[in-house]
Amino acid sequence: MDAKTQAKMEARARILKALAHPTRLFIVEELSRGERPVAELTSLVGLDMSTVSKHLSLLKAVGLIRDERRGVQVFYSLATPCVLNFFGCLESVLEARLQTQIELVG
Amino acid sequence: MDAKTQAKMEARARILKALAHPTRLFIVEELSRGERPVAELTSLVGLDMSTVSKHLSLLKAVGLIRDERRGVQVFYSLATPCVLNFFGCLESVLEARLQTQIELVG
DNA sequence: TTCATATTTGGCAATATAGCCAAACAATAG
DNA sequence: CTATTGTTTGGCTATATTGCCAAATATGAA
Repeated sequence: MDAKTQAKMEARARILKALAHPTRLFIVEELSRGERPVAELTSLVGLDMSTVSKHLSLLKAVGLIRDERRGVQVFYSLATPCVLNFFGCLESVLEARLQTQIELVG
Repeated sequence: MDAKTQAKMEARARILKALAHPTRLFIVEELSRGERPVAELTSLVGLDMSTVSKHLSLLKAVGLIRDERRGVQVFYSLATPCVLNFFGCLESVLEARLQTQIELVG
């Protein structure tokens, strides 16, 4: 793999990696319904706010979400909604794998 | 996040995690052009064959690729080509982020 | 069987990640 | 100013991941 391709793959991987965590996927899906302040996301997620804040920073760093402070709160929202299209494909991967496993048993 | 949602997000994250590595992204893109034996992928990637083999195992474990032994070689191919649709979105995330950075400078 | 080739697996070292707690920081109210 | 609320950052530990090398396994040829 040449250096240029390597750089391109690393850039893509960075975004996918940001997405590749249960909590962050949940946050993205939640944000697909509209912007949310950190406190609300924290209560939905059910982890320490510092943990949620770090997940949000990571998603923001790669450009998947945006933040906007209004008064004392920081509202996060989806910056690139096209990632929502991933979910359908992920489900079909899961279904296909399930199907394969059924065939192995049957 | 309730247990069921957690499980769903974990399942999705497992697939995305498998994809979220420069080498594995490269492999997936290479396989989009057709099946390839491990040795060929290894020479394209430029890492130890054992390393490439482990990447392939991981991709296969989550159902993204398939393997088929023919004689002494094992050919890998894409099981769920819909993941190729991710790349366009990833590029747009990268472009949007670049645009934001330009705005911050200008 | 033995040999050669293709691939996978085991084991290890280096690095990265996720979570919590505590402390710092930001904005507004009083 | 201080106090309060909302959020982020620092630091730490536990766990996971990636890569290499060496060894094991699998298939086909002789």
